[in-house]
Amino acid sequence: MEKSDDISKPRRGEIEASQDRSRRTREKLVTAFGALLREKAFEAITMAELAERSGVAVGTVYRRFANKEALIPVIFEVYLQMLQTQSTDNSRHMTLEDDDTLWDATLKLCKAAWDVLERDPQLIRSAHLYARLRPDLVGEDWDDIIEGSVGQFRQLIDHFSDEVQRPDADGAARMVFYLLNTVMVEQGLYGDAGPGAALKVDTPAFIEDCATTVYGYLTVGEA
Amino acid sequence: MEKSDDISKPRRGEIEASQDRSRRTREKLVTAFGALLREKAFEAITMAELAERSGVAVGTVYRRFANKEALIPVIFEVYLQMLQTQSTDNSRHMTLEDDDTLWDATLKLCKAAWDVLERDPQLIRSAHLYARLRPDLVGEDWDDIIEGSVGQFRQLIDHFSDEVQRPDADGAARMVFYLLNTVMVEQGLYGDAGPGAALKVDTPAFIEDCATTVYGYLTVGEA
Amino acid sequence: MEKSDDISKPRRGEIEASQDRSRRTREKLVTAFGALLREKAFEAITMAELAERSGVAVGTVYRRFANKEALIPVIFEVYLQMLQTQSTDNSRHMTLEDDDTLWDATLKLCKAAWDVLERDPQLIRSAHLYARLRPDLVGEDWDDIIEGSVGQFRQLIDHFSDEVQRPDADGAARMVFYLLNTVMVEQGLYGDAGPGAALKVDTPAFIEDCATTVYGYLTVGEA
Amino acid sequence: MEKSDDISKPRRGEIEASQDRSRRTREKLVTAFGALLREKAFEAITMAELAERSGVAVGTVYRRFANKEALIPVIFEVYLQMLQTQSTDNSRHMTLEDDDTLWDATLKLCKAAWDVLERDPQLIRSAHLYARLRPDLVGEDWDDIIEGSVGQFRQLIDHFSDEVQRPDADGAARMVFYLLNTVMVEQGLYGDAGPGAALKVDTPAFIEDCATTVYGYLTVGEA
DNA sequence: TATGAATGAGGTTTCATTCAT
DNA sequence: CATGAATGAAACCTCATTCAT
Repeated sequence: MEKSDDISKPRRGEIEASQDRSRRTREKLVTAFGALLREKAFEAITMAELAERSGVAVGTVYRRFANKEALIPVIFEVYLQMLQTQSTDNSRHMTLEDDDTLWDATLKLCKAAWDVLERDPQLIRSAHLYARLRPDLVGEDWDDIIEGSVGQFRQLIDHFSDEVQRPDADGAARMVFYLLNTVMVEQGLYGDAGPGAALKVDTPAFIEDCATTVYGYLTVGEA
Repeated sequence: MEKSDDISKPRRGEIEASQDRSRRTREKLVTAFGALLREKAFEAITMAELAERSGVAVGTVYRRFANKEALIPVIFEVYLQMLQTQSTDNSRHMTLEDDDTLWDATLKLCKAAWDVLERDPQLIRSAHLYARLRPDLVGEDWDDIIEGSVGQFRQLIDHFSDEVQRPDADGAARMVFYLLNTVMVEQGLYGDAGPGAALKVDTPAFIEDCATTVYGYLTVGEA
Repeated sequence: MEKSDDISKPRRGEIEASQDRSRRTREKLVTAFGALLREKAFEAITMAELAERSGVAVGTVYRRFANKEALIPVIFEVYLQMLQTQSTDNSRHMTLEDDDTLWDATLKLCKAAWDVLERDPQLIRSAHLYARLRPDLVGEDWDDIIEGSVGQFRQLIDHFSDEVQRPDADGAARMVFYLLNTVMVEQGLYGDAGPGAALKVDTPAFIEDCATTVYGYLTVGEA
Repeated sequence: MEKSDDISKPRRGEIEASQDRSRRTREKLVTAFGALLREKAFEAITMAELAERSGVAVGTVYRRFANKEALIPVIFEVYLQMLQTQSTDNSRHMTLEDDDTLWDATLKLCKAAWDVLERDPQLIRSAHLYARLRPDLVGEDWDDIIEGSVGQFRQLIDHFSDEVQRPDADGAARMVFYLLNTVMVEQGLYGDAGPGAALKVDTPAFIEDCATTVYGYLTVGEA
């Protein structure tokens, strides 16, 4: 794969890094930024903080990123990196056994999604928030994230095409992605706050309910 | 309905309004605040702005609300008001006909929910955001909102109890509330931004997909 | 005694109280103000606080006292009241026995002074502070306080005139008053803070040192 | 003298000044602050005023001092500086002649102390006030001031040990420091205001009375 | 006359951004 | 180029004082 997510790829609002030294600076910045994103919300991260954490001067940050806004695309870059690392680690979880049913597979999927969520909630929160707040700044990483996941769901659906009732397989895969990325993320990030306050179940039951939802969506016939 | 949510009910962090004059001031403040909430995010509203919009001095705002935080509960007050106004207006939508099936009812429900969402997305956004960010400040309005909705879903489930496969009716009603308040709100507030970018369908199709999801969740049998 | 320190005597910046009702209001205000002065510094007392504590409205405070400054003279009024109450209570302490020496009397004096100080340090602090900060506002109460005390010391000096070496009895009495009101008040109010940090003695030893100072001042001959 | 109290030594609550430029800024700030302290009370000095007077922006003040509180230790820094400058200037005053008696020395001491007081009353007032109000913030400068002075008095006492009646030389030196720093400072700062109103003597007579007090304290025998 | 709501100047503090070194 | 000191607009909040009821 030639996906260009090498850490020094410049984004919108970024200043091109011509020299070797500046490439290293960018790496330092992105690494420190990623660490900070796991600790606190993007709004709460100050430029001075980022500079200090990166071991560079404030002015140097501005040499790479024209302003704070230019860091928003990097949120998604960091998010994508994390997903890729995790998906490598978790590939065993996701491997379907020969005798797995659609239900088994759906449940595995939901469990895996939950694991990811539990790992870096703050980061995911910022990514989800700024994907909504500044959709103009998401960059192509977000698309990559989506299409990667949708592809997975598509495989699942194709594999169990006889059980699945939805006529449009691609559309169904997209809806499943959407469902998990709203329903589960919501609970993973905010738990009992927000609409989650309505729920009176523990985590395993919630995950099963999510699986039921997805399974139901896929298998229910025309009403 | 005799619920005492008239506009002048004082909340946490508020200063009691004993006189008529100050009650009128509170109304001015809440009204202006509601208008601002429909225009911009809570964080972006400054105390000076609220004062000016209300036609009072800054100090007057602080006479009613101890600090900016004390305004957060008012977000939910405004939200609840809006929901009540809408539910009165929309009651015809929601009336079930005698020959309605579970599917028909579910679809009606989703359509009604969507209508609400389209009306005041910014307000709902702030409510959902601060219900997550500051769950300690939501007050009882948020509970009222939840329990009111859950009750509606419960009625639906009970009415079609022969079709519904979920053993725990109350739990199922809560999950349906949760589903709609994440899946639909997400799309209603952010549309193609965020996970919604995965979706490639128009609004009516999306609403139908939501209905399918809920319907599937309720009717699918043990896997 | 016809000293006019009846509680409703109007001072500079005050509004004359013509009616009975307003005289009662003044009493309420002065009482509440006295209580507050024992709790916190004058600067930290807000007009709203004084109003609430007095059980009247803010506007009513301004009907009696033109502004916050007009309350400063009342500090001394309260102080004087306190001294008079205490001196009545403590008269036994101060009674000289027939066989008392100058040293005995001096020590008794210092002990009594310390007792007063320990009772209402905050009030005394405000009185001393504002006597310095706003000497224009002290009124005649402060003079009364001084002359009353100086008189006491004068009696002492006259009684032991054979032991006392200072030629000017009145001047010496004034110096003794001054000594105690700086040396002891300092330690009574601030203890180890300020210059008191230099001292490494306990309270009884400090009181004795004060007595030694006064006694030394009175009895030392020409150098 | 090699004491490291050059103007750029950083104190509690301060941000370290690493560069030359920022050291110069700190000097500007401390100088302007010192000037302001001689003009008005610390409470009355606003951050904006300090910034303007220093010729820097408000933010710059906050870059050196985390908040207004962090300036309190600087009061004592300025005070100590002043004392050191003065003590250099006044060293001739203080030099004891061979044939000086204890009385002569005491009088010289009191005169020198008075000179200092007359120079910068406002500054000394702030120092004395905040040493009492915020003893937690005085820093070590205040201790230096005290121990330096106590040492001087100790020398005096030791030099005339045959005349001095106090058994504990160190304790006596501390009491003398305390006496002068209450009795004289009071008169120097507030003059006829406060307890000073009792005094009816001119300055030379007052100084002599102070000397008498100290001399009496040191030389009076057991009562 | 009493009330207490309303006023608004003024103070402290934060932080993205600029720019001299 | 990198540095980090300096900038200053803008936000929050307080409280003595005024004034409509």
